[in-house]
Amino acid sequence: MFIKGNYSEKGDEYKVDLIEGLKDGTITFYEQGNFTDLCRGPHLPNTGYIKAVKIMSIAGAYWKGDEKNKQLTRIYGISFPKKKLLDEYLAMLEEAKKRDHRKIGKELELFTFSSRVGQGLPLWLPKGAMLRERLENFLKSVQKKYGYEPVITPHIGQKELYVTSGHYAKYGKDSFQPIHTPAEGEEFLLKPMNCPHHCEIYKSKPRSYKDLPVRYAEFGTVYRYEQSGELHGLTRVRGFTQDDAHIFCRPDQLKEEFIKVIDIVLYIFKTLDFENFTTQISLRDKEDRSKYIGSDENWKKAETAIVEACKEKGLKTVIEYGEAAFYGPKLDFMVKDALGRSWQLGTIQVDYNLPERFELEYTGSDDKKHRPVMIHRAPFGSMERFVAVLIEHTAGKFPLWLTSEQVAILPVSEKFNDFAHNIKTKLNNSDVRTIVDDRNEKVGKKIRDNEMKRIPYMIIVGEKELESGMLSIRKQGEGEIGKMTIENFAKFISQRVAEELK
RNA sequence: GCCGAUAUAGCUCAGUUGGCCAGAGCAGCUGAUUUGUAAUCAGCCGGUCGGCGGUUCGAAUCCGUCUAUCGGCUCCA
Repeated sequence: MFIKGNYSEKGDEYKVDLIEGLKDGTITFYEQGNFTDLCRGPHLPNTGYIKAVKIMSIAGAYWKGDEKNKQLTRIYGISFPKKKLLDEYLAMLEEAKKRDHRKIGKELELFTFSSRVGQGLPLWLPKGAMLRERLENFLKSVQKKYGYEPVITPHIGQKELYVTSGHYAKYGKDSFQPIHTPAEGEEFLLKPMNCPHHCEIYKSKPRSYKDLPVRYAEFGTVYRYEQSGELHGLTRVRGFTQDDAHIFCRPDQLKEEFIKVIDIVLYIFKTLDFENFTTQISLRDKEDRSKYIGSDENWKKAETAIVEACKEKGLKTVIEYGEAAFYGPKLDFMVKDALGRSWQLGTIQVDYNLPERFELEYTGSDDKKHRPVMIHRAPFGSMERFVAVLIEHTAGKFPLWLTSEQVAILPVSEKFNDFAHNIKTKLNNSDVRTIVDDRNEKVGKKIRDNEMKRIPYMIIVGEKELESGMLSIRKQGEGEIGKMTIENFAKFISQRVAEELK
């Protein structure tokens, strides 16, 4: 009481608030000279340990992290025991900034934004669109192998559809508002997710237990009115395309289906060299169960299925209580960006809610009606976010199979332009994506420019090559790697691509 | 949405306390050069200084507002 009174006298209402909020009754203090602080600790024994200090930024932060509370100014600083360590850290930050997908996306002309089009609405440029198309084709071929069927649904749906799904009640006010038509009272919504449309496809005909599981996949573009301050490059946008699919299965198939989805995600991550991901299982809050819908029994089944599936696949998971969606538990795959910020990529979610709301059914072997379970899954999360993270992981040096321009041919002078274009035609006919840099520049300049465009291979052609038919090959970032005939080089490239996709 | 900052040519950035026609490098165009493994030279083109409004004899510069971006907070079906 005495201490609290002390802070009250000083008018330090936040310290008073903290003391009042302490549950265990033990209050610890730290002293630094004549400065006394209420703190759980630990503190440094004395400030002499701090040798190198830098203020990094100043920003607003809500008191106790709650949006309803007042906002205070938070000062971010960093300190190291030696100046040298601080300098190294700052240099590392600078390096990380060079990998920022917003910077590389601009440099490599992958995507852009326009304030006229609107905040958070990315415009994919030709090279970015080609990259994305290749990723989509890759995913489509994987999904085909795993028994997914493609579906296509419109970008809007009647408001009623989302009233049925429950999303209108939960997010309607904070979303893009309904689209009106000349017809009185008619309202449509831009789709914020694909599930309701897919549920309607499920309902388009009667289902038997023998038909399940049914797996519907779609690259579905959705629109969500994210808070303006939360938008960030391609990682958080207002219009994006999910590599979405919904699996409708019997309760007894849930675990097996869940494991298959984990397999797909792991295969995709492996192919793209994503090794440093973490996995998180999100379950219900241990105490407050009021915010979740569905029966306790179903939740338990689903949560057990996820935990066991992860165990069987040997995933090192972190379990977070209270992080589940209101309709079911989920498993998320997270990766860090260049600056160490965490982003959720792949997600697998179990849903008992939508089958209920849409009254989805199948006829069981007992000739009675049963309710299927739904799994939402998106290995990339969204094409936008995935491409962003891929850019930062590779610093723009995409795998050979994925990159738009695989080979650049550099004639040493204009005399060899025709020769270069002939090679290009031959390589393109062998499915090697090739360009010719026939600008009137010196070879050194062309090498430099094409290195910076991150083109994996370069071929320098001049008098020697024209006579011998042997091409001088250069690898991005490494330099000359030897001489090859056109035929051998084409084979070399296709072998590399095949290895990457193995 | 909230706190703080920023917005000058296609890109990266200069532009002193308000003061002649707003500058540079790169990119682009034209010409010269005909080039051998990370930048050849010269000339030219290019800007409603983010939009709107205000203060002033005078605004890229000061003020207001809107839009967008950046760093956080909060949020993320």
